[in-house]
Amino acid sequence: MADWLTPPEMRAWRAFIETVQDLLNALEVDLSRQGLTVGDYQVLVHLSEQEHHSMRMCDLATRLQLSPSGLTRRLDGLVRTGLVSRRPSPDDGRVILAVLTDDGRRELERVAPHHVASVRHHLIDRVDPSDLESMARVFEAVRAGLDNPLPDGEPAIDRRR
Amino acid sequence: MADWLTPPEMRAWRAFIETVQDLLNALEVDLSRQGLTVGDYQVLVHLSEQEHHSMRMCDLATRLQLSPSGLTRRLDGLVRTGLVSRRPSPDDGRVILAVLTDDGRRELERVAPHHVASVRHHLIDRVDPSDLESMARVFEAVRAGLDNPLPDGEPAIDRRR
DNA sequence: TCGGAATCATTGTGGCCGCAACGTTCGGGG
DNA sequence: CCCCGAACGTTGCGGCCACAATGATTCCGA
Repeated sequence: MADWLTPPEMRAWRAFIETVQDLLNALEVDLSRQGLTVGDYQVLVHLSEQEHHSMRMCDLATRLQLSPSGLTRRLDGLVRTGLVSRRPSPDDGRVILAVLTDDGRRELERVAPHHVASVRHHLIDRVDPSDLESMARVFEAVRAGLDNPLPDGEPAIDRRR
Repeated sequence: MADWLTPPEMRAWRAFIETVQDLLNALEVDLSRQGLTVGDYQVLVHLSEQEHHSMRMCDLATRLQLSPSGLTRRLDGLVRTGLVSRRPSPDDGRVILAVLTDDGRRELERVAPHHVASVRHHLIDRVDPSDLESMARVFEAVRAGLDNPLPDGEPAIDRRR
């Protein structure tokens, strides 16, 4: 447990890994005060950004980094509360479109300012602009490299997606 | 959905929120190849850093950002595989100590290099050192501010801890 | 000294989500 | 035209974890 990373590397890693969960929790708690989970909110956001306020389930699952079954169940909740509806695709009988309802759009517009305030409060406003720029570079670089799965090798269990 | 954050703020926020889950998943997958979850690994790490390779359950739960029940069950698994053992505290009859076993210490020493390599591969080595320093500042600032829960208000549902 | 409040770990319950299996639909080569 | 493989969404199942309730132990003020 001694030689790990250099001290500056260690400092960055520990700050990140010890904080990121708390940060996400704080955003979740703030949003839950508005009656939505972050997961549900993200569905609304992605649908609202689409051409006809709708997306194919499989594309939405990919965008949300969710398994197909996970998305099915997340949508179940949103459909029950009337924020999203399901519609079979006219082009492809296998496909179901998730469609943002008018209620869903209004709910998103109502909640979004609170969420933005939460993001500002917990993250943006606490950080120097130049550090924020660095953070953008960091995570863009990480994202770009996430495909190669570490040259090592071994059995591999699995999980998630 | 238009006015949100300034473009640089938006860029940093999106890079972060769209990447962090994938990054954590990648670390989880790499570690699972070694037969451990990140959660289990963290238990071993924290215990190994303690004086007598042991911690009170309640302190460990706090450090791991886990609910008491969550820790109880996580330890169940580690006890079953013999990496950790439970021992009642001699000082306080309410307290159970989680103790790293010799097997647990050896397992940690075996796995740690893989995990470090994984962290390097997915994060550290992809990032400019000065940006890494910024990242440390960012998350330290976020952590410092996480106590104040956003002045707003409302009912509040709950979850986690 | 004593009794109520606080602390601690565990268990019952339920939510969320990944994986595997399944049925349906589409597409392309024979 | 037909059939087989691929793509898609759903469901059964199980894992992980938060919350609430419970029982044991300790602490503290009257």
